[in-house]
Amino acid sequence: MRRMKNEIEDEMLPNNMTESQLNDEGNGGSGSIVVLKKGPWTSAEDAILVDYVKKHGEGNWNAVQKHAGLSRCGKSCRLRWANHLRPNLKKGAFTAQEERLITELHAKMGNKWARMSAHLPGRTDNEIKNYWNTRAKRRQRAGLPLYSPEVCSPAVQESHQSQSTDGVNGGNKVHHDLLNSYEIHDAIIDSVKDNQGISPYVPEPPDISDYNNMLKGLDSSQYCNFTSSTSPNHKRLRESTMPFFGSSCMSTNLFYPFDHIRANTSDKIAQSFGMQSPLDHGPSLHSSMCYSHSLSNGNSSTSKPTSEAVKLELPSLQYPEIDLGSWGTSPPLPLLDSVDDFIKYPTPISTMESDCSSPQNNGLLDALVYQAKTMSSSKKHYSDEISNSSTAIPGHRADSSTLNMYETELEDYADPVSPFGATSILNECPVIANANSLDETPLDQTFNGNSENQTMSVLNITWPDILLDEDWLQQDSGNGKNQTITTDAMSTLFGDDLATDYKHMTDGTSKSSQVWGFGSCARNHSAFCLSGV
DNA sequence: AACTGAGACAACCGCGTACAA
DNA sequence: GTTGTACGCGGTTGTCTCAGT
Repeated sequence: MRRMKNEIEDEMLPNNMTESQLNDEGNGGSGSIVVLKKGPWTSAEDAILVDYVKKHGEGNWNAVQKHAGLSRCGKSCRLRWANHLRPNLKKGAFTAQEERLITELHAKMGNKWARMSAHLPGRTDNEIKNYWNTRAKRRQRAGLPLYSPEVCSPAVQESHQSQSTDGVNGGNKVHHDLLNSYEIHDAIIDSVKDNQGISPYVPEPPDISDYNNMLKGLDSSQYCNFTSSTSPNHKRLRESTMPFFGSSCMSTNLFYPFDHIRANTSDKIAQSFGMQSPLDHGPSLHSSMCYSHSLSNGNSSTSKPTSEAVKLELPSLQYPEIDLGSWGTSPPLPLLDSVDDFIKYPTPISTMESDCSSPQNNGLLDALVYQAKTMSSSKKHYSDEISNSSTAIPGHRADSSTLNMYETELEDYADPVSPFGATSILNECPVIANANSLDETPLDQTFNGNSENQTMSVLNITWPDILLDEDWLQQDSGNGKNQTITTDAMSTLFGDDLATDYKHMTDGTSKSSQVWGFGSCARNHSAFCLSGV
């Protein structure tokens, strides 16, 4: 197709000729104004270039323009020859072996495309670069690490060796991507500072101390999966909140209008359910998994830098290498941009696999009911355990400063547009992101708020996808069948009382103040009911 | 059918470096 | 040592295709 267009251009006269473009590689001091063509090469131009190289060999590219009558700058000629015309070029998609090699090489070398191409006969640096960038983008979107663990470890070892031998350059290179992430991050922040109030969604600059900690933590995996983040990630950041929507606000004709919740509920929630920042317990990276929208009113003026700010923007680290601290018993889930992404790019992470392979995850609503009923017994068991110990999670009480930080953190990710707010708090609870199948006993937590009347019931389940489907939830806003089913499910999941409340909320007859939410972290979904707000 | 977003690919641009005059 | 030229490299941008909505 592209070639066809070029053929046409062959016949038409080059409308992409740029007048007065001097060859930036030196025109031999002729001083004459040379009209150099830009844009795609035509087959005629290719033929001229090939013919010239055959006769004169490679090099002296400016001579091509002079002697062969090609209206292209030497630089362009060299590029065209190197990337497309020279013999022994390997065309077509990369083989699996090549892809693996590229990954390994990149782990060792970083963005040294030319050096990498030397290891891949017939492949050009440009080709490799394009491949890698596309791959990185894709994996970033999917929340996958840049390097797979098997590639990471040996590569890092070699990287360490090269550090000691390469001296300054090698050492610097090791953190290239990592540093790059932060540099770009800063750039984003800067750009946002200029537009304060316009984009309240941008994370704050990472705390340098956390950055250092990350480096320490990454000591054995420093090369792993720091995906470079570029400005388009503004968009990505917004998307990244999608998995954590709260259906209580899914359709404004359901419970409260979202603005109402944001204005009246968020502060209460934040103040009532003080959950210590995950950072206080361990690396920020795990906590990054489960942040989502803020319930704040979108007023970010009081935001202050918090170390968790990196979580959405920054890297999904190589899980096996990360000290998870005390925040969960299973590896953290990768940062996902959206449920769609997750579905689109099923992750190899073991926990995910177990989820995906679960027959309960077919998204059928019946499965939910079945699942819920199956779980109800174990839920009871858990409720007993929890009530025996404490109704509040130890360590989840936070002092006011922590709360403020938390609140700020939430504000940082506030999306004034999105109606998905209520699950923020839910997702702040790392513990609930871990149970993932019926084989595991679901976590069922109740958080006590500051007020005696405030409770938060959280249930962690493998939530059928259908409940996360916005369309479906929209349907649910009516009095249709889905609502009944959902209420049934709620009854089983939460008990009759809460389910009744839920039903009242859905049909608008509720007299109590509750916020319902469904949260999703990958396939680990949770539901919560916040009472007494 | 029109629109949109993502992916793949090609080319350009700016910068750094090597080298000769 | 300085300057100009050629070249290589890496980052970025533009274009086209395709799939999904």
